[in-house]
Amino acid sequence: MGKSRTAPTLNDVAKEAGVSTATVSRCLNSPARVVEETRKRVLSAVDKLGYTPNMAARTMAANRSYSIGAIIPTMDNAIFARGLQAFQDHLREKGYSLLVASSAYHPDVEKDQIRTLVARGVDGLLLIGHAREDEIYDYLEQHQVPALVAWSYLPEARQPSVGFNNRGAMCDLARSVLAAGHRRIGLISGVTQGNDRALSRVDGARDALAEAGMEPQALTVIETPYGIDNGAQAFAELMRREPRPTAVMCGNDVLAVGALREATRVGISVPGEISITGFDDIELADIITPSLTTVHVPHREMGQKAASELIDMVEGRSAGRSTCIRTHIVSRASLAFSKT
Amino acid sequence: MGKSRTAPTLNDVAKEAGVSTATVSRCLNSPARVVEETRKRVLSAVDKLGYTPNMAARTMAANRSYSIGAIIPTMDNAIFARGLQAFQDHLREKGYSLLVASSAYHPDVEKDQIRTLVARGVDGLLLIGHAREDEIYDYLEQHQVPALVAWSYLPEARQPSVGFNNRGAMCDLARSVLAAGHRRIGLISGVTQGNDRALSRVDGARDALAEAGMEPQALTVIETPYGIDNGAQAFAELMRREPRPTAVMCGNDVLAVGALREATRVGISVPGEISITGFDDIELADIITPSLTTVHVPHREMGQKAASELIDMVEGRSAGRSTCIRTHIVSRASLAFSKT
DNA sequence: TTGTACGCGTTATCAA
DNA sequence: TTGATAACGCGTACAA
Repeated sequence: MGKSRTAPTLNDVAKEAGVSTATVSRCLNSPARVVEETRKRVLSAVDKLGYTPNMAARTMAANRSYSIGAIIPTMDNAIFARGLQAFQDHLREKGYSLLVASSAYHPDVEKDQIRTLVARGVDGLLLIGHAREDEIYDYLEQHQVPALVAWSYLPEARQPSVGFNNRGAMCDLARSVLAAGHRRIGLISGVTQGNDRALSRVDGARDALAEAGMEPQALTVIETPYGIDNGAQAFAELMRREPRPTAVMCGNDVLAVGALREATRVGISVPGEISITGFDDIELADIITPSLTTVHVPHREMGQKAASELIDMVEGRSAGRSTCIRTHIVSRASLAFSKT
Repeated sequence: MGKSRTAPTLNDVAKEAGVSTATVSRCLNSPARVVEETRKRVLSAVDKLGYTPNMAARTMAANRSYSIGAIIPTMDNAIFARGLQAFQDHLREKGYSLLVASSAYHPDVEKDQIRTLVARGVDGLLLIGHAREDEIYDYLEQHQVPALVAWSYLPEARQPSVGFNNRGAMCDLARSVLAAGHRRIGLISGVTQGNDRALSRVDGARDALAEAGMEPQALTVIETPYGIDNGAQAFAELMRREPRPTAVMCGNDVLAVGALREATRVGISVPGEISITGFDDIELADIITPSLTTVHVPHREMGQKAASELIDMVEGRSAGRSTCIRTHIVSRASLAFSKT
């Protein structure tokens, strides 16, 4: 009496059902290869013993872990959190587990995390953005771990990606800003070092200016880590510049919210005196006053598409197709016609 | 020429260094047990081959995976995202990886995820809240997987917990509301079924009313899933009740933001006509207009404390100590004296 | 259709 | 201090 102190194994099930371990294994992995009669006996034994396969053993034997790794800059940000949640949901549906690691936007940490996850035997890897040493991609190839990039779409890149056109979207948004008559524009960008999304967004804004035949100096760029306080500080600095911009575009909504807060604090009317734009369209963008003109990114759709594509790669159905997720501009109160 | 197609193993390193696999293993796990001379040789071989241990094999042999599982209702919510991020950071410092799963507030899904993670050989498990069938705790005990509960502090519960006193905090907040002269109070709660935090918060509000000698009917409770839109809808419904409440307390900040949005939409002045309170103190609470009176929960601190405690349990240094994380009320604009 | 037996890459025990 | 070698639990040729 008294249950055994250790989890039941294939062997226990085999004995219980009076078959070999091979048969039990087949019952679980390719039920078609075993006759109804025995299968029933086996499955009831599985049930009776409460057997659950030991994944580590399975991983070793099959060289397959049914787990996917994801390395994101941080979970503490609505945009990654939402996309990751969708990614995980879809993974689970397909029988995969998710191993998450975060890099805090630090390339060295990310590199380390990649090694860790590969050593853990993940079947595939989700990475954010393309900017990364070639050595890392070599490493992944050597270990034959399929990797998919998300949050950025660059069809010509070495790695397949499921994301959106950061540059094009920011360019569109900048066109709107120009169309509203703004000619002196500030841009609060996230740190572009090692962050191709941030860099592309800056480039996109520059594209629009060039297209309009404006001088590059018409755009004043400040780089700062993402964060509300940083956005506020950067905004304050932009307000000290001469001539003062009439519109401030921000690398993401979080920075924009910071800018907005600072404007409110010092009594600068938005969009009366200054227009402000964001990027991502997190929930906050619609809640804040004034509501934020921004670029809507369908994060859930991206997360789920990334999951299905990565699984296709892992299971050999795809060598890695890239998908461009469509974004669109959401016009809200924070952007208005320039008064000057 | 041409690197081997498969990752180097302990064996490869052993050959390269001219020692046995046992020695290599010792070099990596208890360097003290091997003499300087050989250790150097081994480590350089490790380096040369770019060896990384195969975690699945290690897990099997040592019956220890250096991975921790966490099952949270959803990542798509600032409060869990932030706490989880801190949890992961600390885990990583200690050499553990994080396996995340989300239950979408659904007990059956959670149960399933627990089995999955245990089968994957996690060394420990982080769970949110205490409310859960005893059978699950039995299962965890049987499998000898230490589990820690977070986001809720209940020292007398079966499982150790690192969290805060949801009931007490909500009671304190309700006292403030009462002190502001409110006597008809609405409460928009999250779904209490299977969610002890939500239930405790409702109880806490009731405690304060009882303490003040008020009838239970003075509190009108509406339950709804977390979400801005749901908060808005619930608020609208409360406004239809007679007599109309003069203050609406919300189970969390997300619901409160929804309530606020609806109030703004229909032109009810906050806090002029109606006061509103939240819970959690997410960034949004301070950004929104009017800013939200709420309960501040130090999520980062909780996440990190949970990680260190769980690791202590896993490594046998603790049988599971419970820790109460202190919360405090943050008074902002959304709560004011009742005009009636 | 089912069973036998080997291998996956480590750790750990026991000798040397 | 180091080296053989036996587990660990499962998948899968290959044989029956």
